[in-house]
Amino acid sequence: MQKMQKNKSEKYHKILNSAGAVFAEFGFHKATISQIAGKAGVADGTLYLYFKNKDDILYQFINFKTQDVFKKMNAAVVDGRNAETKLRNLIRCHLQEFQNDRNMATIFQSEVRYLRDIESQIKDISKMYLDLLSDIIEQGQVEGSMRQDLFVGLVKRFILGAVEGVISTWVSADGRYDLVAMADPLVDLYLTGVRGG
Amino acid sequence: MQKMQKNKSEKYHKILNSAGAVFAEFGFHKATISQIAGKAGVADGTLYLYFKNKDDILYQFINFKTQDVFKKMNAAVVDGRNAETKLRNLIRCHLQEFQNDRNMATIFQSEVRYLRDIESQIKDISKMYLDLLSDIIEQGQVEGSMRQDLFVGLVKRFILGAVEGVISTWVSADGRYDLVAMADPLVDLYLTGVRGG
DNA sequence: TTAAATAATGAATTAATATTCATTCGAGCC
DNA sequence: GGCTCGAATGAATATTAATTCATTATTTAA
Repeated sequence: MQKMQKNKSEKYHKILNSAGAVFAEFGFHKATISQIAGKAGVADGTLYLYFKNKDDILYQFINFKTQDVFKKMNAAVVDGRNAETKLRNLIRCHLQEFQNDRNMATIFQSEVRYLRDIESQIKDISKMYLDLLSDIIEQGQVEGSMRQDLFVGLVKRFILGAVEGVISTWVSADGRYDLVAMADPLVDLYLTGVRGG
Repeated sequence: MQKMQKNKSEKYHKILNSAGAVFAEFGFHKATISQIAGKAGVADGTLYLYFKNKDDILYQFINFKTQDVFKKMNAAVVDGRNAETKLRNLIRCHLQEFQNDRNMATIFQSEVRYLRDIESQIKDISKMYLDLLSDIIEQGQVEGSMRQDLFVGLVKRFILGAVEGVISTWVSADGRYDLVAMADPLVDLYLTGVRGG
């Protein structure tokens, strides 16, 4: 019973990981069930014991990764004393997690828009992230470390967009450099901009 | 001859526009040839007189739009006296063009990564843009209006990523607000950041 | 006016793969 | 050893839509 449970769970994750690798390499649409099954070392039909269909595999993959990453991001933010530290922690965590899991990075990068269409549950995949940012910015304004005249709705998109852009470039470069090293320079740009002191 | 030429050209563009609308609404993969043909008021087979295949339709769409937009962006940059003005013009032009053509915005947004896989000619679709930004930043450094210690490779991704993020949000909101109005606050963020003076 | 050339049609074909399900496997139990 | 039942298999089937091409319509030119 426990053993079966464990095996089932193991196979589920085996398939999910294989799917991640195949989706990342070929893209969701060009990836085939046979490729995923092959990589996971099971028969094609077996996938349908664990997942409703091909879409569901992608959905579960994103869902699983998202929850995992958000847990870590939240923890990173809570750790920070003030708004600036929180922002720095968030960005570093974001880059760290995506660097640790390039398949995830690639898939988030390219397939999220497809998911949006089929699964409204994931529609606001970046909502939590943006909310985290809102809180940080508002705290920064209270603390006086951030300008009062900021349009928070714009600033949070500005911040998230820039991180995603940086990750996107890193993915395109096949992850050949250290992504996390970009964290501090990036936050520095957020805070003080490109204009000189 | 001229008439035939003109008709052919007209039908070509009719199909391209219809394809743009259908791709934007359903996404490239869910869009069908029949939908595009229907919207263009021609038979399915007719598309194959003007395009090699479905991929080619997307390819030509992006190609056409890209050339058009880059021409305008270049002109906008040339108009600027100094680096800051050039940057401001570029961002405003970018937002303006995407606001004017939401189908294009949506497609760029979601299908460019797919194109990367199939057509290396468009692989560096953002290359020209990033080069424009490099030039602007370097000029800004020479002029003394931008910091010397900037990592240009990061800054340009930072800027492009943020604009794309802002456009992405606007697309998700079905273009319900004025995108161009974001230009100045956005450039302001690039230049002076979120930290107070 | 009519014959050639060109353009357009859309039903039939092809191709690719997601999904099903009748069958087989194998672990635990009597 | 044989029995039971959930798990796994993978060949066969179903589906979906891109692409083709024999046929028809339209335009051009003599």
